[in-house]
Amino acid sequence: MNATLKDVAERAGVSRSAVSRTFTDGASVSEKMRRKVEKAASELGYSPNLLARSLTTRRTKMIGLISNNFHNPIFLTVFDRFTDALQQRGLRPLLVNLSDETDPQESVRMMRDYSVDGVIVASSTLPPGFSKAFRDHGMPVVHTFGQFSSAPSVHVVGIDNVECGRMAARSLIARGYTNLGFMGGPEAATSTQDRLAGFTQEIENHPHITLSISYAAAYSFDAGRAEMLRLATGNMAQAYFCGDDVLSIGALSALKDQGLRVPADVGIIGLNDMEMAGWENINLTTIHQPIRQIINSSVELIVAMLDEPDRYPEARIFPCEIVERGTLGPEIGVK
Amino acid sequence: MNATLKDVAERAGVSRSAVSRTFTDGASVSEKMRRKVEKAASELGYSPNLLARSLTTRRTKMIGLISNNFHNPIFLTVFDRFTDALQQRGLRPLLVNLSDETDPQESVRMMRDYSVDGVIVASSTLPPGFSKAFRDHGMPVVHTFGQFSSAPSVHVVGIDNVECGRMAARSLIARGYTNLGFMGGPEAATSTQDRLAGFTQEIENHPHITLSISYAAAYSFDAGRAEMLRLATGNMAQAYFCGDDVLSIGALSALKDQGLRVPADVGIIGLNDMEMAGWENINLTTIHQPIRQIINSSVELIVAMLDEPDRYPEARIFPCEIVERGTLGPEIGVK
DNA sequence: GATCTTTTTGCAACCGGTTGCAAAATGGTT
DNA sequence: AACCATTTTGCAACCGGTTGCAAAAAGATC
Repeated sequence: MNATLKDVAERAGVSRSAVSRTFTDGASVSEKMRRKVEKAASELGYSPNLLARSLTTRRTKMIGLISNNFHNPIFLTVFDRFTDALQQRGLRPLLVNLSDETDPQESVRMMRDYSVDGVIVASSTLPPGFSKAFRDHGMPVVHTFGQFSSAPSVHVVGIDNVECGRMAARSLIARGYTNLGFMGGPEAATSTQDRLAGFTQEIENHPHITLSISYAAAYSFDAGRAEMLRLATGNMAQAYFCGDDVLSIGALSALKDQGLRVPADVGIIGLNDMEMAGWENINLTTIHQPIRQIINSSVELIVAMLDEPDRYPEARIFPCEIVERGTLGPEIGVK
Repeated sequence: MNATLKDVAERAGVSRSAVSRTFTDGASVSEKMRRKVEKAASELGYSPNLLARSLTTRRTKMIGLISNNFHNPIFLTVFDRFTDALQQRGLRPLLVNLSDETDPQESVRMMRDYSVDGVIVASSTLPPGFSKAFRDHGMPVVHTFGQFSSAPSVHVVGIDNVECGRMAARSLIARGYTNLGFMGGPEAATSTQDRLAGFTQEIENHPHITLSISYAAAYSFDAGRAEMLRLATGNMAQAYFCGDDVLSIGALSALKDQGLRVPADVGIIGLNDMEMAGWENINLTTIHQPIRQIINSSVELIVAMLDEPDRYPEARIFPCEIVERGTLGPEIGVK
């Protein structure tokens, strides 16, 4: 149906190689030949079949984009940026929705079957071993939002979740809260574990501060709301560090339901600074994560690996900062 | 690097065809042969290269998923369902982010370059001509959330936006509002035009009802908020039909900012019934669109077209219904 | 114009698979 | 055991491209 190389060659009265060279950058073709071929090609509406080409070039220009966070609105932004950044570099994302799957084997096979040039794992919950599986099968891989480690087994781009935990604790303590709560995402998520670790670490420096710990079942509004409703039936902390903005927003909804005022009765600090956190009817104090930079950096990294597959793994960590809005009391003794 | 057909054939001591047949459903291979081949294959970790296969079978099992709504949270749900439904059928979505592009040519070329088996256009703003371009190039296409027409040029799955407009008008009128506002999405979007058409149509049956019309620049929170802030500087309507939930939520935020109470001072009705609309701090009265069914139906349709490319175009329209929450006054005279 | 160098072109093999066809193997009958 | 029908297998061509190599063409030099 579509015109092929051969059709163009016949029409232009030249060899197939000549046509191929016309459509390959950096190949040797005379101006005259190029014009002849391009004329025939445009008459036939020809453009080369990338998949056939990929057989010999070993480049499909497809990047596997693997995620399991299809319920957290921040990931719409993530997909937007990723697709956009990839497209600008002539790459196409092949999307994989992992849902609750945590075994990489099937995804690895899928990516191999399609000969993707590289894989981006966009998830803050999957362990490093997940992304490593791709590397073990010879695929370039970048784990975006992955667990920071000083000896990463694959490229990691994201934030230092442990430091964010500390930052949240410091901030709450500075505001005079003495009775703190941690409401994490799924307990098994690396981001939950790291944020808790930092949070706890900082609190241990302050013997008078108490800490209670709980987990939401997922990084979703419903899970955050459900967990906070449960907490509200018992003794509550004065302020909670929630694992993520969408959990925080769920928690806010639960608190409102229970007739508790924020920040007067309970303080909340989130993490991410998703667009919604700034909406007037939410106005969440949170830790800003520089999503855009993280994603650009991830794409640059995967692109670099296309030319240098054995590039030594690195961790690219971006600093976060607290965004003051309306869900925490003021700092005490400042100024 | 990866094992190929030839490697497996050599190891098993059989012909390449035999190996190929072992991995092709419905091909004729003896049990003995199959076992021999499968043993060699698993020893080598072989699985067939789908792209090479696609060259002869003309099936890549890739579906182009094209959208331009990367700022409306409902589309995260849309992507979730689409990827999931496609994966369950052994298909993979190749994602295209259109951003503000409205010319199909580049997307068409892209999809041809990758030889996708079919294309799903998921957008309520793109005109029918956009999706038709794919059909004109011989690709199966389904336009999800596309413009309903009684003589569709491509398969359309979605809702009847005109009827939704009427429904919104009827509902507002039944509640005794006489001074109505339409705050649409982008003026050029087919969904905006259709919703307005229905809204106007119904109002024209009621001479005492007045209507004012305005448009937000995009289907996004920010655009909805900005437009409502603008409206609040002039004479306001008693109740607004907003083009979409996310616009409505933006509008709610603007109203709150202006010290206006909802529904006491201004009524709002949205469209979509996204998850967020049910959150306690939003609690939006809206028109429910059966997203899940629409997407399942879209996927079924594209799958059917793989076997029957010239299937006669049809429009599959799903009914919507009003979900009563807290942003409109009660109906008047109803019991 | 002859000779040498450089550029352009085509041939043919290859990338990793599938498939029509005919030959070989198998199985069933008598 | 001979014959025939059926199933299984391998050969070779093909899918739509790329590319190393050598031949042909073009350009440079004298």
